Order: sequence, then C-alpha cells, then structure tokens
Amino acid sequence: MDYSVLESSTLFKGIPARELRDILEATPHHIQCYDKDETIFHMMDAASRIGILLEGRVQAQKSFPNGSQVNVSVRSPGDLIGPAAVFSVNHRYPCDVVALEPVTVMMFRREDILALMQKSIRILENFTTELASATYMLQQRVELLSYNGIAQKAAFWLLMQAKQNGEDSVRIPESISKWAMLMNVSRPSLHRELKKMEDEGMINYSPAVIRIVNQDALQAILGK
Amino acid sequence: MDYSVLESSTLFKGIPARELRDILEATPHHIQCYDKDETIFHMMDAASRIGILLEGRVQAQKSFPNGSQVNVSVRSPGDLIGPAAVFSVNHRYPCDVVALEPVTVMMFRREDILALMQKSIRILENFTTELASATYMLQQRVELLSYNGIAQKAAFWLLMQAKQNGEDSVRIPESISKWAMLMNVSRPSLHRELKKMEDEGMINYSPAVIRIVNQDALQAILGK
DNA sequence: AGAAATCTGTATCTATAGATACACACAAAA
DNA sequence: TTTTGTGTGTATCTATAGATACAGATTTCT
Repeated sequence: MDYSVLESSTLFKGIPARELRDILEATPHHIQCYDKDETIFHMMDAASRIGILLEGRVQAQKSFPNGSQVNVSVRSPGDLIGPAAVFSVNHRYPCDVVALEPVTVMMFRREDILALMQKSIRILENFTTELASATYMLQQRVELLSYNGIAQKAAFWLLMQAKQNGEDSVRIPESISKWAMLMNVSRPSLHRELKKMEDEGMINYSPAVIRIVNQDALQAILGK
Repeated sequence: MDYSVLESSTLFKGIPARELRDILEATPHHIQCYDKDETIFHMMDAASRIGILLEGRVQAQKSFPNGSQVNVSVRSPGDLIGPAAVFSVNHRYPCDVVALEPVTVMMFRREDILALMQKSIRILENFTTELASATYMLQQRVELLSYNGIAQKAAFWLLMQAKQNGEDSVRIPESISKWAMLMNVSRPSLHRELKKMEDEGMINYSPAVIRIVNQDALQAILGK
C-alpha cells in the first residue's frame, strides 16, 4: 500500500504515515478500480460514498438532453470525489464523474467519514476546508458568469488569476477554445475582444500566455 | 434567552433545549446587535467569526466599483452567516453582509465551532450539511447562468422549482424584477420571453405565480 | 387619503455576441 | 509523407437581448 498520495491528500494531509495506517485499519473502506471512460458516479444516483482518488484523473461533467455536455471540473490524485453530494440534503450526485484514465479510488461511507472527523480534529479541519473551498470556487464562477460583456468576463478572469499567482502573466487554460467554454462565450467572440484589448494596450496576447500590461485599465473595464 | 430559534437553527437543530443550554454555557460566544443597513461583515475582511442569526434578516451582497450591486442571498433567523468564508483557504468574506432590518446575531469563533463539531455528532452533521447545501445551491446557480437564452434560463428555473416543491405552480421570487436580477437578465427581456412562452401555451403567467401547463415543452426548450 | 416609491406591461432602437464559414498552422496518426 | 484532427485568426450576417422610455398598477409611508 502506497501512503505517499494519502499523506498529501485533501482529507489526510498533515497526518503522519504511522497514524494514518492505524486510522485506515480502524475505518471500513475499499479500493476500487475503473477503466478509462468508465463512469464512477452517475448523475442523480443516491450519493452514499465518498472517494479519494489514488491514481489517474477524473472529470465531473454534466450531460444535457440534446447530447452536449459541460465539463465541471477535473480531479487529480489526492482529491476527494463527491464530498458535497454525500452531505447535501438530497444525497444525489449533481453530475457524472468519469475516468479520464485508468483510475484507482479509495471509497468511504458517509458515516465512516463522520466518525473520522470526530476522531481527528485534523481530518475535521481538512474536510470542512475542502467543502468551504468548493463553495469559494463556485462563487468565483458565479461572479464570472454574472458579468455581462465578454471583455468584463475576460478582465475579471485575468485579474483573478494574476492575483492568485502573484504574476502579471497568465497562462490560459489549455487553449483559447477551452477558455471560451469556461466563460460560456463563443470562441470567435472571445478572440475579437482579446484583440481589441490588445489594440488598446491593456494586454499582450500571444496564444497560451497573456501578459497584463495595464492593470488599472482592466480594473476599469469591470466597472462597466 | 429564547431557545426556540436556536432549537430549529441550522447548526443546532435536533438538539434538545436542555442539552443546548449546557453546550452554550461551555462554549464561548457573544450576542451582537446591528441596526438596519448596518454592515455585519465587510467583503475581504479577515473571516474569523461565524454568526447564527437570531432576529431579523440579512442580505449577502457584492458591491461593484461602479456602484451597482448584486444580491447574493437573503438569510433569515436560524441561518448561519459566513460558514464557508471562515473555513475557506483565504479566510475572507467574499461579499458584504448587510442587515435588512434590526438584527441580533450570536457569534462564535472558528475554533469553538470546530470544538463543537467534535463534541456533538449532530452539530457535525448539521454543519457539514449546511456547507454541502451551499455548494449545491451554487451549482444550480452556475448551471442556470450557463444556459444561454432567456427562455432556457427561465425554463430551467421553473422546472427546478416545480420539482423541488412537487407542484406545477411556481411562486416567483418576490417580483419579476427580482427574478430577472437573479437570472442576470434585463426585466423587459424576461417579460418578453415569458409572454412568448404563454402565447405558445407552455405556461400560464399571472404575476407572482406561474403555472406550468406543458412540462414537456419546457423541457424541450432546454435542449436548445 | 394623498404622496412616494416600486412594480408591471410594452414599444422602439441598437449594441453585442452568436453562428457560420474558410484559410492557415500545427500536431498526432497512418 | 500524407492524412486527419484540432486550434487559431478573421470576416460577414443576424438573432438576441439590453437600454430606454413611459403609462398604468400596486404597495408603502405618513
């Protein structure tokens, strides 16, 4: 059993390997493997289990009646899967969770997680921090989507990233196309606006990396 | 001291009054009052305290540089204020919390809430459920905002509400104007679309209440 | 009851961004 | 190498929804 992932996992970080082994021995759980593209949790399924991702990455996604789908988030080893769903009032997964690669997951039941939290203050803190962070990210996303105007959305996102990384150069998420999806705008429209912002000397745009040249001007865009 | 609000509060529900009194005696806290329009938590302030609203309602809102503001949510007696902020990584309130009326709040420090959760499994469950529900609501909101097209947004909201209440009549949030704000669309535009939907026999629209006449047609709208 | 504020129905005009299309670059696959 | 796929730059056309305006309705204040 490899403890390195667990030691730095969202739920168990800060807990020494020795103690961790005792905890795991005393707590019911099981390991489960999935193939690439296999669905780990189905949307609307009763949510009774929480997973810790040990190997591989998974994607949370929402499929629409017409076939299109929205990528909600990608999770990497050490991350929790489904913590909010299991404790929400209706106990349902809000979207599908699909393996992007062959995946190994450690599964716990709701009540065992609760017991863990009561036993260890560290786990309690880790778990609440995880839930709280999820709401924080969602709030950011709601704010982004609440801006009307592509320039506003882009400016908000750029300023947020720059602040988070403490740099004035921001690396785009994978590609302009993906970035456009993330902000729920069409790709050509985003391009149009970026170019305009470059012409006006606010940013410096070379695909993949955007340098913020005039931070104040970007800030001013937000105020409509 | 009035325990009726506390007994049915988000954090303490399910705990008998007798036990509750012992808990409160053993846990540091203080009561604080605010006038109408006073700000309880300022956006970006260090978030160290969690409040239980005892009397009056408060509003979480985000103020923008240009003066406009977005109403995030309204909280009523028994609700928690700021649970996510206190446990998020940066420990900041993401928006202002303002008293809509004269308000009384019971304040706890972060560490005392943690201690409470360890002491009582019921409080632990209540608190995690609260956080989880917050992420659930935010996810719904993100999904709503992700639809493009006012008709899609309205249809999604109506179907969601109808499902939640198990009825085919949905009461609008306060007013059409507020509803439009919630969905981040202009009020006349929303009206225009609602009227169109009524003309097409999907809904039955009398301000304040909307009856879903043809659920399948609404569902079909979502699939673009 | 009268005044003030807020909400509603609706029309008209217009900015914005979505859809579409196509050439080009670059990558992975054959 | 050719092919196939995916991302990019950019133009043109058009649907959509925002801004604005205003009259009538309804609620709240005093």
